Amino acid sequence: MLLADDAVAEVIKRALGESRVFRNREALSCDYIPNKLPHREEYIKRLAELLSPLFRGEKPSNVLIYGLTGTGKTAVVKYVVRRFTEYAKKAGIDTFKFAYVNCRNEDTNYRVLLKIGTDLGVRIPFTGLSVAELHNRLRDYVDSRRVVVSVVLDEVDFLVKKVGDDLLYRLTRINEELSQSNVSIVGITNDVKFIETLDPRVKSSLGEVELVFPPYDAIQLADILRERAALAFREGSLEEGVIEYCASAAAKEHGDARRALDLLRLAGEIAEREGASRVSVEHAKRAREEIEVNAAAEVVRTLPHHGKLVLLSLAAMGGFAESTGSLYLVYRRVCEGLMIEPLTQRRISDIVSELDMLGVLMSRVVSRGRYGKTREVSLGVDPAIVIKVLSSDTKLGEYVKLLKVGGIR
DNA sequence: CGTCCACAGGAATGACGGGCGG
DNA sequence: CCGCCCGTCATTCCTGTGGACG
Repeated sequence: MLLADDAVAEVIKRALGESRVFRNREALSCDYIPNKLPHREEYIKRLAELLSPLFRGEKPSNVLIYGLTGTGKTAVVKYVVRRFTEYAKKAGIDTFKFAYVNCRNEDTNYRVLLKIGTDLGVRIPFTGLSVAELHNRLRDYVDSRRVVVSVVLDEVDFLVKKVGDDLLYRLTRINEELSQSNVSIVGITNDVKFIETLDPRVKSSLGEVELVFPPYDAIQLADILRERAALAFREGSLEEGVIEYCASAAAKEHGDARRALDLLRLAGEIAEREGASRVSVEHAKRAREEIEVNAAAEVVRTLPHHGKLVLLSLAAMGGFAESTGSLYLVYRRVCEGLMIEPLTQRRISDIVSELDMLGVLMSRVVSRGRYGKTREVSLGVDPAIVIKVLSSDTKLGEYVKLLKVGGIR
């Protein structure tokens, strides 16, 4: 009893009390917007210039920002929005207002408009209005205030994929209905192909100005991490090389700063869990492993049924198939063993492509001349992980356990 | 140099389920 | 609540193709 109390007390003390390594863990979260964004000064300046007409009560050009995940798009926009708002408040300027919408969260037309409304301070019931009515109320409100409204649509590709570009079209056209106010749009996306799917009129109007954010390289990532680490960690609690390790690991993953920050935070958490007083490269390596395994396991677990079967087949082949045909053969055997009707080779071909896009396997078309053209397929993760995840699958578990003993040949 | 392998991958079509407007 | 429509998954049928082999 005493022992248990001591253990519990220890945990509570650690949860409540000062961490040995962290000073402010929040600073490593990807929502945190620091006061300095290393290697994005140029973009901050350009965006600020583009939006500067706001201070004169004029409408800025619509801006479309494109860049891969973790390249600082959202951070830069939020930073500029924050600075503009602060300055305006201090100087008593009320010529403009911002609305920020993350279209991944607000994924219907209604919710987007609702979020814009609440950001602007319009009183709107949560439900009960039609989208058209909401649109009208917003327009009337904006028009009666003589303000320029800048609407930031983050991850706008999500909205368009879900409900189409109808709302975008109306937003870009709203100025024609307004007599004394203006609405401008800042769109953020990490999907270039999405732009092509837009209505040409929306495309040209939304993309009046385009900003492209390149990925960070390892050196830049290290700078970012140093900046954040100074806020997040206690002095001297990071060992030499930890930041460099996290930076170079993330640089290999298309320079995603979010990944780099996650890695560093997890390394700190692992160190803390162990009661270490300093975070070592060893901790970072374990963090990386944990992230990789978790991500892979998560993807495998949430795969559709036949996707799992294909992956299982590939794992049973040692993680490599020299042709789609041989993979398909093994897949048929697996289906047979499970008494499942196999899909056609055509469909399996598509499933392989889908798995490729998810990053759990790699496929490349090769031509063997006289011996035909096919695709080489190799597993992107450790076959052992696939086996392990699938043996705890409700439908496949028993079968996979049998496989481990017998194997497929 | 043409052939022909072993598929890739596009198009048309069907089965199914779920959301939405009336 | 019902029917309708749309998106997703899957099949069928098809045309296209890089390069070793004869």
